[in-house]
Formats: sequence, structure tokens, C-alpha cells
Amino acid sequence: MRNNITLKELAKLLNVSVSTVSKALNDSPEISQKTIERVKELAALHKYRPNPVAVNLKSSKSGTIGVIIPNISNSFFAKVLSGIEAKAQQEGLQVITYISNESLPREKEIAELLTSGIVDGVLVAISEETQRKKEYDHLINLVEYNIPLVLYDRTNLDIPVDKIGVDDEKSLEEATALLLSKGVKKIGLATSIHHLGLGKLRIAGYKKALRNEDDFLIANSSRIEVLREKTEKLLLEDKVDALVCTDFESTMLSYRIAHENSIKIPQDLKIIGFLGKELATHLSPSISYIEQFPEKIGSKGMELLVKRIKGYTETGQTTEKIIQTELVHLESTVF
Amino acid sequence: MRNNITLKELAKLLNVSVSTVSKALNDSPEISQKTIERVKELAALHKYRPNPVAVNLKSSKSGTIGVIIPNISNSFFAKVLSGIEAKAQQEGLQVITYISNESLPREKEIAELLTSGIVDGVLVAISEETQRKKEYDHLINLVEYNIPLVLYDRTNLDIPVDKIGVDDEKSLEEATALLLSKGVKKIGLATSIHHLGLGKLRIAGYKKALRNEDDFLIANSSRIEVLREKTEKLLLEDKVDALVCTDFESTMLSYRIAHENSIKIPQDLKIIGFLGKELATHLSPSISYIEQFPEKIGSKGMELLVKRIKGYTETGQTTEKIIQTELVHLESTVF
DNA sequence: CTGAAAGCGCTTACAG
DNA sequence: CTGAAAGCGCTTACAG
Repeated sequence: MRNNITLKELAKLLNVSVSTVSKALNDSPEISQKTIERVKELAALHKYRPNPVAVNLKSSKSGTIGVIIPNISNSFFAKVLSGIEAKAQQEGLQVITYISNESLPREKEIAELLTSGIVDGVLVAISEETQRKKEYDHLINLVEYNIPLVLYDRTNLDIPVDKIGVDDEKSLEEATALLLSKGVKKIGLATSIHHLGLGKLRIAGYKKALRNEDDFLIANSSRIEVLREKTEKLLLEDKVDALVCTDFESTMLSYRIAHENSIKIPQDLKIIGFLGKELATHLSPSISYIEQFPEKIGSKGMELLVKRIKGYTETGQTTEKIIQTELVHLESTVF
Repeated sequence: MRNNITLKELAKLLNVSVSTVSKALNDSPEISQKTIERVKELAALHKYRPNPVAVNLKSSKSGTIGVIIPNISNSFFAKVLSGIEAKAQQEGLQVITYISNESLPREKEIAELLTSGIVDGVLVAISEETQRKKEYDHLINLVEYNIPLVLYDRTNLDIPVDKIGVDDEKSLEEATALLLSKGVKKIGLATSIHHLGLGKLRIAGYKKALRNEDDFLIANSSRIEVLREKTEKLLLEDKVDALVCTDFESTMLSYRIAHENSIKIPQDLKIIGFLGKELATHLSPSISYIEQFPEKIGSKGMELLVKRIKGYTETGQTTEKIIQTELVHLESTVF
């Protein structure tokens, strides 16, 4: 049953004033070396730690940043959080996590909460619903409250804040182009996220690489059974030689359908998908995937935010960073 | 460029004292209905929100709880966090996330940080290194600082705090027993976590079900290549009819080895593994798995913590809860 | 029913 | 070099 000692108590023990103790602990040049030493010694002895809440009240800084995550069970976001956390630790900042569960109302609630000054800055990946309904007032509101804001991953919305994203279009364009360069003729695309901004960009990349509209072979549905039918058609009727998949669901489904129909990967079918490294490498055969470096997105996003908080960035000027993706070749694209 | 209005400013605008405003907003019976209405109206107009930092300083509560997570990329922990978050939201609490990366030094740092009273309570799953070295002083220290502490998931250590865990031994015992009851003869076990408390318990469950030592067929190694060799031996030489796997790594590896050697699942080999639902159902064939209900662990853990914080639990008395696991049958155990 | 005062634990401009 | 005082934004026992 221990209690944290306060400045006041320390001062009493030392027979000096609270101000002197405070200054000594902060290495103020106003205080003599001797006093500084005396104070620090006793402070260490009693394991004094400044009450962060009181410090925050004085400085009107909370020393914490808020992170809004659409879905933490998505390993992409879990890794982004990991990157954010690591950087925060370096900076001596705390991370408060908010999970929006892809819900706009929840996101609004969170944003509302954050206007009370509970955090010094916010990192947001907007929810699916927010993307669909294009309602950004709650985010703009944060900016008006002078709360530094950085958008990560889901950045294709037009509000003037710092952004850190992935070049989603380019990622699938390059993947598709690579298959073409290897002489693959029929390349299909499977997607369960065509209705999201993210999915649209990835599909656009695929189309850009193929150029000719007649070559587009797309299976799209957010309903798994429909997507299954469409993908089966691609594999069995159109007999595609390769499939690029825009997300976990479509990647795993394609893999499953191939297996069920004894279509051999990579001999009969190449696959490139979006999966985390652990999963992609552990599948059999392993699946070539597009690495997005989520930890890097987290840490770079945090960097942008810290600059903003410290006022290094000019107001009225925003930065947009793109983390380049990388196609990782595994067994599913062996030629 | 908006700024949060303070009680003082509100008081000036209303020509009443700060105390009156404060009491009115808190529906104090000391204040007349008329004044309460006037105050609330203006507060709403100016979107007044109490500065949480100041409130915390008065109440010496931070309104936040800390969660120490060994590894957020592990989807089990991500889901636990999700459960914690959901419950925290109900309780109006903030969640500060700390990732220990399975490191004891980092865990100590975090614990040290938390003694400053930055949080009202802590949920901890200890790191692997902490488990191995059995160093718990930093946790005991938290208790001595009167910071309510709840251990989740990794709970087999002897310190007197509330715990919320999984019955790891029973989970594999039941899984193994089920296979036996279906007439499966040779049941092997693959594990990459035999050196961890968790792994030991799961292995103990397997042994308990089999009873006879001569029947134990175990492939264990934390080095993937060694585990591969041992598991191959189990499959190709010992010709086991079923494999129970204690973790992601061993489950995926077994699956992969079976595939490489054209061993048909479930015809030639049944598999029961530890995987998240999404992955287990999306594999082809899908893998029967042991559901641990991580969200429930999170929310129940949070419940224990909240009770402790509110002082509903008697000091000196600790609760230990176990969340029952459930074997989910998918294609890999079709008979 | 309303307000002045003290105080939560700290920092800092100012005086001595 | 040290200390008294004011103040960060709030709450609450006490007086009127």
C-alpha cells in the first residue's frame, strides 16, 4: 500500500519551497548544484514521479494521441497500430485506441469525444460507412478545434490534412503488368471490396495495366456466394491463367475454388493476392502477395502527426505521403 | 480556429459564479431549476465540454485503463483488445495500449510508467520472456501502488490478482478425447510453443486424454525446420491418423506438409488446430479449430477490472475466471 | 439558492 | 540562489 509522493511532501522533507523542488527537478539554472543534488537524491529515494495529469493541466498538453482504427481484427490495421505504438514510445507519447468498427455513427462519437482536448493529435483511418456516405464534417470539426489530424491508409477524401497512404492503384497495376510481361494471357480479377474506395483504386490499377476493355475479367461481389459463382465462372469457363485478388476474402476464396476443382497452383493458375506475410508464406502453396508495409505506414503517420503537434509544419500546408508497395513472389507465381 | 470554452468564461457570460455554473452542469440540488436551464442552454450553445484533465486532477482518476499486449499482430490479442475496447466504451473509459513485444525489459518499463498514476487500472498478458524468467516484481509493484491489476490469457503465475484465462489443458484434452471417441487410433501432436506455459498446458491436455505414454506422438520445436522434420516423421513414418496442433505455426505447417505429400484431409488425416475463425473457415479444406472467444476474454477481463476499480471487490480476495473453449468442427474432421 | 475560498499537483514569472 | 504567488480548469465544503 504505497502512495506517490508529491512535490509538496518532498519540499517539506527538505525544508525548501515547492518551487525550489520543482525547479531543481527540472534542472533549472536558477538553482544551485548542491540543492539540485539534494533534491534529486531524495526524489529518487522516494521514487518521486510527477503526476502527469497535473503536468498536463499546466501545459494543456495531454501527452497522448488518439488512433481511430476501423477494425483491429484486420491484421493490416493491427500492424499499423504496432508501428504507431513503436514511434509513440520513442516520442514518449501514449496511444489511446478507438475502434470504430467501420461505423460512421461510432466514428462521429469518437470525434466528438476528442474535441474535449483529451489528446494532442489524432490518426484516423475512416470507416467504410464514412467512405460510402462521404460525411466528413466530424473530421473537419476536429481540425477547427485545432487538433492535429493525420489520415492514414484510407486517404482518398478531399479534406486539407496530412495524409499517409498506399499507392493502391499502382500496386495492382504493377502486379498485373508483371504477369503480362511473363506472357500470361488471361488475367482475371476477384474482389469483394469493389464498392470501397480502396477496391476501386485497385481495380483501376488492374484495368490500367490491361488497357483493352475486352480483356477485363472481373468477379466482384461483397456477398460471398455471389463472388464464388462469379469467380468459378472465371476459372472454369473463361479459364483465366492468373487471378489477381484485391483483398483477403477474394484471395482465400480463389485459392479455395482452385483447390476444390483440382486446378494446380501455379501450374494452371497463378495467384497474386492481398494477405499478410505470415499467412501468405504459411499457405500451401504459398501465395505471392503485395506487401504494404503497414508498420511503416504507422510510424510515418506518427511522424507527420508529431511534426504537426510540435508546430514544425506550417499551417495551411499539408503533406501527403505514399508508401510504395512491393510484390513478393512466392510459390503461386513461379513460372 | 475554435477554442474550448471554460467554466470561467461561461460564468462571466451568465453573470454568475464559477461554482454555480459547475454545480448547475452537474445537476446539483443546490441550484434552482431556472438557473440550471439557463446555464445548460448557454453551455450547449458554446458546446462546452469539461476539460477532462482538470476533472481528473480533482478526482485523482484518469478515466483510462492501460492494456499491455504482448503482440498485437497475433489476431487472438487483437480480438481481446476489441473486447476490452467495447466494454470500455460502455463504461466511458479510455483504453491506452502498450505493446510489450514479448519483451520483459519493455514490460518493466511500461509497468514503471504506469505507477505514475496515468491509468486507473491495468490489464496484462505477460510476455513470453516474463513467463520464461518468472520475474514478476514489476507486476507486484503495481499492486503495491494500489493500481488494480487483472491478468488475462497468460495467467499461470502465482501472484494474488484477478485473472481471466482459458482452460488450455482442457481444450486439447477434449479435442483429443473426441478423436479417440470417433475411433481414431494414432493421434499425433505438433507444437512450436512447448517451451511456453501455454504450450505445456495444451500438451498436458493431449497426454491426459491419451493416458498411455506409449501413445504419445509429439513433434515439438520452436525452430520451424526442426518442427517440419519431426512433423514429417509423424505423418510419413508413424503414419498418424490425426494431428492436433497447439498454435498457428504448427497448424499451418501440418497442413502444408500434408498437402506437399498428397495426404488427403480429412480422409487420410484429421487436423484440429488453433486458428482464428476467419482463417480456419477460409482454408481449403477448412480446419477444425478450438474457439477461445477472445472478445469475451477481453470484456470479462474488463468487467473484473471495473469492479476492482469501483471497489466492489474486497481487497485481499481475488477472482479467477475461466472462459470455456469450444471445438468447432469444419472439414478437417469430417468422418 | 448563490458565491467565495480552498485545493487537486504542478510550473513559472516575479520579487527579494 | 530561494520563495511567495498566481494560475491551469475544475469541484466541493462552507458561509451567507
